[in-house]
Amino acid sequence: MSERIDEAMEKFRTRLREAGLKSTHQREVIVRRFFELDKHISTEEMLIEVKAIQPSIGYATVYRTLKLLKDQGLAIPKNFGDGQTRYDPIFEQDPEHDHLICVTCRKILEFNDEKLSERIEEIANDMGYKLVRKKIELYAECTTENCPNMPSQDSKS
Amino acid sequence: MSERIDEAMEKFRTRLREAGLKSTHQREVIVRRFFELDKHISTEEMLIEVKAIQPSIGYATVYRTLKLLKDQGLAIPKNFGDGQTRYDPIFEQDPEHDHLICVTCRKILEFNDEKLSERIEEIANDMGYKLVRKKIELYAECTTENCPNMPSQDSKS
DNA sequence: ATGAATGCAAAGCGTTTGCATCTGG
DNA sequence: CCAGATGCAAACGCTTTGCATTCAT
Repeated sequence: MSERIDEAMEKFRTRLREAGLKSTHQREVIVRRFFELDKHISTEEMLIEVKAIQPSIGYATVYRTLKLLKDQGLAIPKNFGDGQTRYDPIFEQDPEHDHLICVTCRKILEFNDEKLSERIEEIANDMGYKLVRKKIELYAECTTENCPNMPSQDSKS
Repeated sequence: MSERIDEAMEKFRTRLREAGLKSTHQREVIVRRFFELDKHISTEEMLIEVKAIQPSIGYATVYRTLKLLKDQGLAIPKNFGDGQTRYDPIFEQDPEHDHLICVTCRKILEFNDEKLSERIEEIANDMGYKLVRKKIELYAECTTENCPNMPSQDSKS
């Protein structure tokens, strides 16, 4: 499955090019290792990993590269309350989605939330299970006075 | 609805007593205001609120009281990525729960996850809706080889 | 009385950043 | 060449703590 890493790397390089940023040796090392490890990792832990490959790389570069990945949508920052920010690589663009159903007009909106998915998986793991699939439905009402999809003067589908 | 604040305060005092801790004037002021505001608030913001009532209260006391509330299960720490920890008051003990269904034996486990609920609410809000209710079902398989509830040699309920 | 709580200031600690020096395009 | 990138060390900003004093029980 290292092809998905190459794929991610390619996406990374493309993003850099599109943003007019440079593809440096340090970034290659950091980002590749980041995707290889494929787990939430702190800047410091990442530094150790990277130092093992290229000792000259400094903390600031790792820090800035991780931030770069976040800005490019290739990693998401996480906080577990221990005062350290950790980053998780993002491979997929658009995984399975969940739904929000308007209780007023029954309109169904799709959404996709990384944090939600993460938490869900954590919950299952903590309970000693491995998540297979999930079903999440949020029933809510529009906060603006006039629900743009009121069934009142419009026939429901 | 200030009765629910009194209720929360009472619960707080009870927790203190049970833990052999002291009910001080500062704690009363901080905790009451905290429940009154009923929103995620940072230590610094809390300090400002509290100073308006009792100028002599110091940052450390607010900090420690918020931490105390967390330890007592009356507040939950939150991180929004801005580097500051915020706390949210918890009034209910055990809100509605969600389910995890074992795909192997169909056993249904209940769980309640604060972080999950928070995120769910945030999602609805971000989408411009106000959450009314939710339906969350996680389908998962036991990670230990022998599912303790295998239907094979035991009749299903 | 007396151990816990408070307030202040200092120490911690992870995160950012200024700057002189490199380097990819 | 030259704007962007790097490394180092210093600066930050929020969190946590040591300690003498005060307070609740």
